[in-house]
Amino acid sequence: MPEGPEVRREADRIAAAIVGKPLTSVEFGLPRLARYTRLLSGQSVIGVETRGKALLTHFDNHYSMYSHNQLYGKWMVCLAGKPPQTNRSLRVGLHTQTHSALLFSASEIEVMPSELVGEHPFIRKLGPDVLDRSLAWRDIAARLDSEQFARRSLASLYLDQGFLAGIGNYMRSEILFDASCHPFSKPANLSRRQRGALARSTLEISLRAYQQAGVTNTPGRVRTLKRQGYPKRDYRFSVFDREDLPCYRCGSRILRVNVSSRRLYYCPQCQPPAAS
DNA sequence: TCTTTATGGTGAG
DNA sequence: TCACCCTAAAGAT
Repeated sequence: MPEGPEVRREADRIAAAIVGKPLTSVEFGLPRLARYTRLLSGQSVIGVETRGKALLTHFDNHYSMYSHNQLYGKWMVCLAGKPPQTNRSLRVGLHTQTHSALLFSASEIEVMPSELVGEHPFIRKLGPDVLDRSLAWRDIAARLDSEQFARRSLASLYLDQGFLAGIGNYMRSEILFDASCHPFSKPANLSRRQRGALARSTLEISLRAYQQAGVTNTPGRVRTLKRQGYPKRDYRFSVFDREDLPCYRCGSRILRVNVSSRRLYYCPQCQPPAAS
């Protein structure tokens, strides 16, 4: 169940385990991919990168594997010969002398020559990756201000991988809360200062999610709320999944709305609509 | 055991 | 905007 930051951490784990080591064997659990087994056996993985929520595994024969976990896929890393106990279906197994990287449950998997990765229909549509170190908040602010995006609602933009790659449904709510933006505001109706703040929140929340396993609120507040007797919840988030609970900032009840059948949470007090 | 939900994405209308 | 696809786990019965 990954957004960009979780996928990036998976990529890090895979890379640490198998990059630079010859593959002693390669397994594909999907019949349509079986033909790549021989092509990749004996090769080494030379890099693992992410583009938004897509993960790319690069082999030293100039082939690459695209995989997308959607909601279900999961990579697991294990010591050679010690596969994890799971009922999930194995889709890809990359085995080296010391470690294996195993992809379970995912169905979006493709192998292609490395130079064609950019042509992949999913990759091609992606905007800048929020975890790309060269992406500055001013770049995001400029994008918010651009003809292409300025007149769409933030709720729509922040799930559009063509606007920014790697943001998903929980980060949408968290970022908009952090920047005090109403989900149905449009960039064109925000002040320059507000667009700047939103751009900075976008980078800040993404980076925090990458570094701290999705923890985006302050632990101190959590204990306080529990002591006050609120129902047991997972308090990783500031607003996401917190319908009817009091806002950490102002105490107002967090609202939940559905936007094209995806949940979105916000504080009506802290995130007032922009004048339009 | 059945039903619902999910941090995702596509394509039809 | 909706129906639908992928699969697993949680919730309801």
